[in-house]
Amino acid sequence: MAKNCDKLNHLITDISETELGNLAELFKIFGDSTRIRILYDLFEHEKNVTEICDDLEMNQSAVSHQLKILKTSKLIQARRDGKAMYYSLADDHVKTIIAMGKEHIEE
Amino acid sequence: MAKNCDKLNHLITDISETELGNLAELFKIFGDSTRIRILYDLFEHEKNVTEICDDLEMNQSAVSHQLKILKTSKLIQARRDGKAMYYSLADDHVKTIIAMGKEHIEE
DNA sequence: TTATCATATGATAATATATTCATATGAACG
DNA sequence: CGTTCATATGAATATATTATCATATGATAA
Repeated sequence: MAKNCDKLNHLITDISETELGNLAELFKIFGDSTRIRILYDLFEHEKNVTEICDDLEMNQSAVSHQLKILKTSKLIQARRDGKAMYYSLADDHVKTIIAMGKEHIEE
Repeated sequence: MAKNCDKLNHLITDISETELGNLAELFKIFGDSTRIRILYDLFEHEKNVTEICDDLEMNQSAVSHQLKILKTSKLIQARRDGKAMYYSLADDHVKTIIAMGKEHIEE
């Protein structure tokens, strides 16, 4: 178990119905293999759409649709460079949330 | 950010395609408001099906269907006491995963 | 300004998912 | 045993989601 995270329990004292709904929405984003593969693909550094498509071996439209969902959820951010759009993780929470999930699975 | 969890990044060095798929499946479970409400309902202590239905104001069948999914995913465990089935969280990861999500949302 | 490359988007079809309803199982108790 | 209470389950419906296809937008360079 995460020794470093023992103190997390104090964070969960009170969660409203609304917050639970928002949490469900957040986790739903991670709950699709295409999206989580995109997020993981961006772990090291930003990438443009073509690179992501190549990495995932998926067609551009499907990837763009999922990129939009990830961006709307503020899990990634976009930057234009000429014709290309570069996407990167919006913050470290993406990594920590995925790490928590990985820890759970591995036990 | 979670100061206590800075060291988590080392956990995410390498994630296989299979693991990413398993992660997506795990997060999908949290990505439904009924299921996350059930999990949160069990934060303090175990409860039987009737209690959960009352708390969520949902009909018994819908709750039982979701309980089954949560149990299959090993996020909760069941114990029989007479006619009643008591459900409880399977481990602390449920709480930490939800706490991570909450932290993300709050910023 | 037209052609081309990169990405986004709308509509559709295919698939998955949640809830409801009806019913089955299973335990306790007279 | 038969009845009642608690829970589980199967089928059907309703809804949501994803990938695909066709096309639009937007940027660049000839």
